Amino acid sequence: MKVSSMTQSLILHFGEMGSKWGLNRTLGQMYALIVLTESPLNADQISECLQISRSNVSMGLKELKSWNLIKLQHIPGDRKEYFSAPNDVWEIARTLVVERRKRELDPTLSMMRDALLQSPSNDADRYVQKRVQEMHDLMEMVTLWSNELQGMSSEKLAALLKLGEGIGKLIDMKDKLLPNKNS
Amino acid sequence: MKVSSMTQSLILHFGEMGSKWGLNRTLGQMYALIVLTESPLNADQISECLQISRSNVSMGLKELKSWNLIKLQHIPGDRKEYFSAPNDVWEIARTLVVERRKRELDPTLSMMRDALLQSPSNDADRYVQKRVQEMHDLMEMVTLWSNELQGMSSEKLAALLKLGEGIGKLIDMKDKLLPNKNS
DNA sequence: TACAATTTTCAGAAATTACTGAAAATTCAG
DNA sequence: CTGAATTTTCAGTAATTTCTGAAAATTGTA
Repeated sequence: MKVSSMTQSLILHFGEMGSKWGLNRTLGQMYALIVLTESPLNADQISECLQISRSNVSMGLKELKSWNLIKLQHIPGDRKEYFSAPNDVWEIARTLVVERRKRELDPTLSMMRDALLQSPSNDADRYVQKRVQEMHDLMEMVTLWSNELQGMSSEKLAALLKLGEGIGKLIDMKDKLLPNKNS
Repeated sequence: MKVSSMTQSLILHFGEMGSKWGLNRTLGQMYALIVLTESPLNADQISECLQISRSNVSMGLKELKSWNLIKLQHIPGDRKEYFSAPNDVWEIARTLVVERRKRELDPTLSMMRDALLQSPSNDADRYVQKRVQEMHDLMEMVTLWSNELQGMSSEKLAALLKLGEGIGKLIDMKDKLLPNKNS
């Protein structure tokens, strides 16, 4: 497993970025390598190419599996496990959004719901609950959206994103066409 | 500075979440405290309430400033600096999205553009560029959206999010009403 | 301008997170 | 069933990140 210098620098960059995203450096590198390689890779190839221990690769793959970011494949006559990324980058993006939502939003949402069930005993707590309520409502809407995206085809998702600056106008339009949908 | 046990547990939770978001534990706690407290706070109050060193607070505030998440205020007759969060949670969310985009997407976008300018010298590199192109286009659209959100009023943003499951239908509708806008 | 109050910086310490090698567990062909 | 190939686990170590106290810098007032 040898990669071109262009690929090499992309992998290193995604490594650095990996830590900014919920992953970590190694995970970022591993996934970059898998996404940018057409044929499925086995753990030894990844280990050799990224210069990291076999056991580290094993842990990384476990993590990527838990994110649903890789597909396991078997090659006839070879006992090793091979991994590849989805062909459709939209699918990858969709998965990332959903998984990050699970990790970053859901726990907070339920913690906030708990806090809202309590009876505030003074003004400070009343203020806290007011703010928590606002954050809760906002996050709940984001969650709804993420569910919506999850069930959306790549084509539709692309259409939605292509809307770009048109989105503001579309909302106005909708208000005229369906003025009684929201309170 | 003493906070209720409800507030306390919310602060601790946001601390844990802080590390999942781009921040870190202390930053999460600090921001939770500021957001959940109605009156502006000074560094000493934050330091005392969260039991962290004054210098750590200073660094945290610096970071929060760089994220545009806090507002500096002065109280007449007091030389200390006081900090508060925006009243509008939508504004906070908008800022978070924009700042994360700056940190998480923009550097990758420019790195990808560089890679796309090179001439592929073999099939492997051609495949890499194909994938990079797809990711680039996707990320660019997300960037466009984030710019769109940045300029959107909280009301409009709320309307957009409330669309929720209606969004799919709205896209279909738009295709019928304006069939010649996209290729 | 002088000085006390306040904030910031930064080198080293503490805490956390990531990585490794060795050993255990699993898998599967014969 | 056996045993070689492969993957996983995990305790210890290495690397990174975060935090602190002391000192420096800045600020604002008299």
